[in-house]
Amino acid sequence: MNTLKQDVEKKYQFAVIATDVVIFTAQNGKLKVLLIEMRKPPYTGYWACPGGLVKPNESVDRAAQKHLFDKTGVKDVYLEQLYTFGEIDRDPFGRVVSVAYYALIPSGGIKLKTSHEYTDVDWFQVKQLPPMAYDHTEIIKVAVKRLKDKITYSNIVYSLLPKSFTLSELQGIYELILDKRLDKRNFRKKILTLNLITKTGRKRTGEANRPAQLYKFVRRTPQEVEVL
Amino acid sequence: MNTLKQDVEKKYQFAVIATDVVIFTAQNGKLKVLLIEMRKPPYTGYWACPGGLVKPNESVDRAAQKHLFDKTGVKDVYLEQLYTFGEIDRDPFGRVVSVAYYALIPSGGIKLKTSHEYTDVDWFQVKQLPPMAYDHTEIIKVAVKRLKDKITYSNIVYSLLPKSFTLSELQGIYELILDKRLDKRNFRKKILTLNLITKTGRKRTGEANRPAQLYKFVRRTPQEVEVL
DNA sequence: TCAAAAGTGTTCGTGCTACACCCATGC
DNA sequence: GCATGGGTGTAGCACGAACACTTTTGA
Repeated sequence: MNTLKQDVEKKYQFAVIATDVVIFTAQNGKLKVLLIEMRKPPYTGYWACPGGLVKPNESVDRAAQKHLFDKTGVKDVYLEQLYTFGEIDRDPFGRVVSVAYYALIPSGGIKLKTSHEYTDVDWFQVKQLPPMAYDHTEIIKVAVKRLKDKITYSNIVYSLLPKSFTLSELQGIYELILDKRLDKRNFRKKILTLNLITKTGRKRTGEANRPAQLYKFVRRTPQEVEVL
Repeated sequence: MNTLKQDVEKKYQFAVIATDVVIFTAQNGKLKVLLIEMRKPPYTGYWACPGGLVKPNESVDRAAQKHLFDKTGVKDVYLEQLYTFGEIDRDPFGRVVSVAYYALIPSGGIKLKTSHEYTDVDWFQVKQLPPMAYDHTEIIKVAVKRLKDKITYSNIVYSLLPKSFTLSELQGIYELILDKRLDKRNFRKKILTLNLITKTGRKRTGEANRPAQLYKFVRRTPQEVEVL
């Protein structure tokens, strides 16, 4: 009896599976993504989301985690499968189907690593992307839409924030992702009724204004809750 | 310079891409999925969602459409990518990553085709699945969850209904997918304010009760709307 | 004392929920 | 005439939206 592999080798050429990870962070009041600059033609000088081929002995999820970790050094952050891009001509090198993910990481404490495989790594505002390789502009667009939807019915913004934060910082995250202003009093009222966060008891001092209460998330694990 | 294909052949074994389609319909007040009975070991007698390998010259979307059409003869129905299942050991034949889709088709007028590749095709209640091959129980579970979510913020139920239908039939679809009873007056009030459907002017006669107004969807194309 | 952000309540309108009876038809 | 589903309105309540001033600190 033939194995599937033998069947396939006879009948078909193969298609390769890759993952690409859209890595989001919130920095200086902007929503940003991590991109790497490509070395090889035809995309020399173009930028792309971190990613690469999935090896035969690793799951697709695992491959995405690995690419995230390799570029940022972070793990245990929110990472969700986004969509699979399977057009025939999306990669000029061959038939590559990409399973896209997106991740949310807190800003700060991240040391970007470069390597011989690419020329540079940097953060870019979602609204000001450089020339992009492959269909990665599309992938980021889909990721932004998913992120907007998701933060309105889950607690996943915890993954963009440090352990403790002020209510204004939290509101700022919502505002920059949703790309609109929110009413301060209504926001605070709503978010506090959900019991997703609690006071740490400490305050943020040292700024030229009234010190703000610091809050923390009760659970730093994903859960579905109607937020806004 | 090496092509990606050559690189991969040297460095890796390949992984194969397949699609599986969860085909939903509403029949006799039940939510059902179309399954095929498998012929080959080790899954002889087990059932699976229609699907198969993606060929090198077809997009993943196209492959899903094709599997849907081959089993049901329908096209132009709602078909959405669901999730990609990429665990290493999900397929005993080899490394197969499956891009799962789900489709919504109206009941009635569908002739199920069998073939030499499998022994039988049939509809099963989502709540009473037979022994399933691969991870297809999981795939269906994910599909049901997505479907529940999606009908509350889109008009896609149009794809489960015939051209014209009564408000009670429409309500019935929501009830069986959401798996709960809805209030008749509130449902009608809400659905009519959305302007997704209009009266056809005709009525359903010939039944032992007052004839019901027939309605139709204004647009039979997917759109996001807050329904319930 | 001034600038800058923190913190705090009330009013209004909209929309969801709960609920019961008459109507038109086929048998 | 009876059984069966079709069709209709209202009242209470909860929640979201709009809106402005006082407080606390650092410079």
